[in-house]
Amino acid sequence: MDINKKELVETLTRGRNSAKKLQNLLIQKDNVDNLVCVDDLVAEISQSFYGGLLVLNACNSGDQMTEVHTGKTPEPPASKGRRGCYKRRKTVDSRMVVSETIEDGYAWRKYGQKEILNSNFPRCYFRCTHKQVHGCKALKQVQKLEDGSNMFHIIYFGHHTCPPPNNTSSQLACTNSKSNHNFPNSPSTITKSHIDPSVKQDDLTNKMNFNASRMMEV
DNA sequence: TGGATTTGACCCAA
DNA sequence: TTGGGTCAAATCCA
Repeated sequence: MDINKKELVETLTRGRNSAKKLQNLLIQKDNVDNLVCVDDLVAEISQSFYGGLLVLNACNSGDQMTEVHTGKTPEPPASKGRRGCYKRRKTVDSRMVVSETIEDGYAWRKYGQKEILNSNFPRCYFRCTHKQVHGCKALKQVQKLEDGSNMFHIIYFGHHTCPPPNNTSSQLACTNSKSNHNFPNSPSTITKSHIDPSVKQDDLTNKMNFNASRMMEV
């Protein structure tokens, strides 16, 4: 089974690379009429392959989540002199994760959300809640996969310098309520309401068993 | 009232 | 020029 999986991964990888090559070739063409549709299609194929690969990697890991280390070195923090003045963070010291849930036990504070081009789902930006207290520089990007798998593509930047969550059970307990002060390490974590504004805060009880697959759905 | 979220504006890199 | 990442004022909520 492992061999088949490996072959599948290789096949998908070739498909994704081919789609990218085709996309590059199409861009060089002057025929603009069909370029848009074909280009969109190729981009969709490429994204589907990519999502499939991520899911497969998640299965291969034997865990709910999988991590892909980029192996790049950290970058100095951006200067924040005034609003919007920053150095764009590149894929430095990042870990890519695909998971059915966006929760990881840490306390995250949402600081932005953007509509991404050619993507049906917005990308949400989170930083560690303890940034002020512990100077924790951990960042997190969350975006739903577009392959219909109801999984989430999560990218972590940097590492937590704040105390880690106590244990799994406490993670679950505190994960679903931002007002749970019994767990100082995790005063708030990501909930559906972070991404779906239609969810009200008084629905915290439902968050205990909150299914992340419904998140980001409009 | 204080902390968290929303959202439009701003700026940088490609 | 534009998409993406971040800021910060406004707003929400316990």
